[in-house]
Amino acid sequence: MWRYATRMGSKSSYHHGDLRRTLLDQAALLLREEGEKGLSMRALAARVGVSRTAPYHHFKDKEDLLCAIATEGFRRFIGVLSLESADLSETNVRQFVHSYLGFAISNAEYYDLMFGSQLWKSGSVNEALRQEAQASFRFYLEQVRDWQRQGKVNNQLDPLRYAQVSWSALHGMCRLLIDGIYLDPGSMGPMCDEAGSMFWRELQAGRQAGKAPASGPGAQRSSH
Amino acid sequence: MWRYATRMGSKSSYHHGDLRRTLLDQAALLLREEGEKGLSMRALAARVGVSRTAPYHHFKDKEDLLCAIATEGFRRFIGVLSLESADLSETNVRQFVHSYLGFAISNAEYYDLMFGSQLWKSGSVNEALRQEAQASFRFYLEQVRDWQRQGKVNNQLDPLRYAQVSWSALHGMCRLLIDGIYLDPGSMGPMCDEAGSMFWRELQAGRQAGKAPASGPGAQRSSH
DNA sequence: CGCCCGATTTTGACAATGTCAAGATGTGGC
DNA sequence: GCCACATCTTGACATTGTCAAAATCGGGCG
Repeated sequence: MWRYATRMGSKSSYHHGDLRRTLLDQAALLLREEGEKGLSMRALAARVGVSRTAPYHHFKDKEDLLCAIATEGFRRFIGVLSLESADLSETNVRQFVHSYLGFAISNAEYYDLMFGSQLWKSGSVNEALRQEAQASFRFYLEQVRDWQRQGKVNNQLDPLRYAQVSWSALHGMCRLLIDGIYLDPGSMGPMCDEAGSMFWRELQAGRQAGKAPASGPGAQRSSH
Repeated sequence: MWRYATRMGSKSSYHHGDLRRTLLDQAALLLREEGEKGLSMRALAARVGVSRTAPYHHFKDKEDLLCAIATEGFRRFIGVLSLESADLSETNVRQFVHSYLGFAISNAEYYDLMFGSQLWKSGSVNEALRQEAQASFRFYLEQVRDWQRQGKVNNQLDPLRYAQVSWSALHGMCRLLIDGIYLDPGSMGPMCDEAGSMFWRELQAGRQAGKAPASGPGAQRSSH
């Protein structure tokens, strides 16, 4: 556990001293500027002013780098999620939807990694990333459960199902917006309101039609 | 407009005779078997038993091929969408949700292309693909408008907003399920029901809280 | 019946990329 | 002052997308 040049700024040519941090930041910048295709290990190394294989001493491979960026994204994201702790109201729920989409849109390069198929589908998610991700969903779910315990939402509602479906709606809007499918930026505001109202109504009404709340496995390793 | 070997099966080594069709099918198979990373132009050509650049005489480049596959996916998809023309009921809405997710899950290799960022975000969508995609959303939107005209859903509801939000929820569930984020296959059934009920409630209740239905630009080129 | 044009396929080639192996170069602790 | 080791570099290789030029085949036209 030894640091070489803890002071940044003084480039000693060899031994960058702060390479890992710099790589993470510049990679995110590259992603934002040039998109996913613009981020290659070699381009990143060149941008940072280091040889092509230098990054491999800080990240096992490219996916490891991406996981690290995604993990940082989740840290920031959780900050946004935990904003709305005030009491529950329709305006509040709407506001939350706005916040979620706001983060996703203005940090699209992070959001794409955090919830993109690139990392998740190929099963190459870090353990750190997986935990950070689970934490954010669990946080959301716990909030719903708290509301229910406090009698603020209908008792009939299955918190897990509601959390899953509402999160899906949020995620779906982000994806369609970011990818430019069906939705255009102009309809973002009204959509957030519509979604917020729908969520609100669901929270108040709960499920009425038949079928006792199922108890099967819920979200991965976060049921119960 | 001349066909060489219209009869399939007789390989004349040169002049495959049905290459475009074969490429589309085998590419989809490759995707399903090995995932996105497994589909390379060269691997595909090898699998079909043809030289590496042969496919380029049928598709401008790789993205063109992917667009073609996605377009076929939309054709099949629209068939699924148009199933539920019966009268509107909660069971029916739930059934629709099941159908949507059912298609997406069991045709994930198509769904990923149809609604994946790979094609849409890089702005490399075919004109054919774009139209097919718009058609499917417009179809969905028109159905909601019909319901409203027939007095089956609340008059206060803004069909466009509802269509956008509910479609987002459907899409979000598919993405989270397919990518294995938060949702596991076991919770698919209950989630569909929860979502269906939420949609149903929204259709019946409409928006009640303030704000006259906005009239801004809706989905790309499908407002009005 | 045979030739020719053009559709189709192939071989050769090149640049970009991810990543490994071996060597070079510093740094702090002894 | 020296050594172990983290850090960085150069060299190399396989894979991939794709272009250019050459080879090959088939049907319509003479």
